[in-house]
Amino acid sequence: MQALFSQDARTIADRLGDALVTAIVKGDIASGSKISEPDLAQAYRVSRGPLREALRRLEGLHLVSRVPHAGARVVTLGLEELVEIYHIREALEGMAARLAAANMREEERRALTQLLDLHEENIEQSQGREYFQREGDFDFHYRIIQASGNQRLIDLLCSELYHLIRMYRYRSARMTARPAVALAEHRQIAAAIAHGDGEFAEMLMRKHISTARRNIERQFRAAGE
Amino acid sequence: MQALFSQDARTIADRLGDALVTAIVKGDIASGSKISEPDLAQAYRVSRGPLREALRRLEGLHLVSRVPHAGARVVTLGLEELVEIYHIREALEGMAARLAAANMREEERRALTQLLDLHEENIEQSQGREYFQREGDFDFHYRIIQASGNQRLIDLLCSELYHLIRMYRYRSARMTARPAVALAEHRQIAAAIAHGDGEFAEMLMRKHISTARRNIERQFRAAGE
DNA sequence: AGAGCCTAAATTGTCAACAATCTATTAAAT
DNA sequence: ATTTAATAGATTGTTGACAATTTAGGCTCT
Repeated sequence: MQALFSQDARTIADRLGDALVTAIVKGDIASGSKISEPDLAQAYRVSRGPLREALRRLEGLHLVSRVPHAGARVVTLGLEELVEIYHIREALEGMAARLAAANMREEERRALTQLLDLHEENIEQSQGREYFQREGDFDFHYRIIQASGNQRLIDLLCSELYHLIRMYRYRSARMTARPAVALAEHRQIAAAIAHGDGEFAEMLMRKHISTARRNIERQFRAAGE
Repeated sequence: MQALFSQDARTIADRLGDALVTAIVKGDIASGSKISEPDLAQAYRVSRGPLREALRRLEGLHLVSRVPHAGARVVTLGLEELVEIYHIREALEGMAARLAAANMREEERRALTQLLDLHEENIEQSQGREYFQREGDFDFHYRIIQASGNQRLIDLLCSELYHLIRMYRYRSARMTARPAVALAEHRQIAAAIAHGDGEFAEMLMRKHISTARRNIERQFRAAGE
């Protein structure tokens, strides 16, 4: 019965993979930069074997792109790809909201509202401190997705698609710049879910995400490209 | 400028990955079976290094599940997971059909109809020869997805989600058992796309996939579990 | 007889050296 | 002077051996 809760039930490649994901998402490893296997291996004090396995996983997450015999680069997310992802989010999170309205327990619905109360406080008193700007929105969507009950959908959105979105948010300092508007939309969605109105929740979620997509498009054009 | 079109511009791990995907999908490697790295490596005449990298990719495709220090197993697709995937297909391929109706060129619309003519021939004269039963349906959906123009959506459906569906089709000998019905639905979808009616195409596609899902549920219950 | 522990074999995870490929620099030729 | 080709360096891909962990078998004890 090895260690009760062993310090590494997981393998080096797995932990390294997680570490690299957050490093890329947070920008510690610059987007677009080339990845040198010897350098990275030394930086994380691991061998190239586990590193290559971890990179294979990141490739599957579309966080790095590999060219055989030429090496791996951190992806650069352009407007094009971001818009594509938001269109997919629109379809999938709309579906998640509908399912959440059908499946959420009373306790979860209350917790969802309380989460938004917390967000409101943070918006007021700190004018959007970084963390809540970035991860708070994610928390809200995350809970709804979780409540969908569709495990494959959960994996798809939370473990395979959201990294790129978080990556974008860490790069664009103040993304929406309108946390109050987003909060109001969140409240509407939460209300629809609270009432068990799945159709309406789906509609509101789709509109919410499509609005966010348009903001991104506007922001990109304003930024020159 | 190495070989003009070199026999292996790709790496061993990449080719091996593809080989393993098809082997699993076609059932050459039994679903649920444990994967022995030494055995598999010897069977494919490769070393364990590339094999492990390939397995990492298959893990990302949800074709194998790994347990640290315990090994990898080929996934067994239960009704639960299959239904989840079909719900996701409903949302995503509905969206793909809508986009295809907006984006398809005249030539592609004709080709789509011709493809269905070909399917009709094969259904009549061969009473559903295996290949067309299995891959023909895929071809139809494949073209519509491709025409969506959303590269991320294309990857998601064609490279990350469809393997499991094909795997199911290879296992259940005669799946729908109603190729004629499916063909009729395909014709309706193609017609809607031909007329550029995206909303209707989406609706029909969703209904088509939801019908397929119910057939699978019925079939599973009939099969005992 | 059955449960639990211990030992041993097999398997997975990791590492470091070797081979193959690409990139950059330098030299040569037009 | 610019382009092309060749060479050297660095980097990626691959291999086989080593270490750590798990599983199966047998033994002991209750």
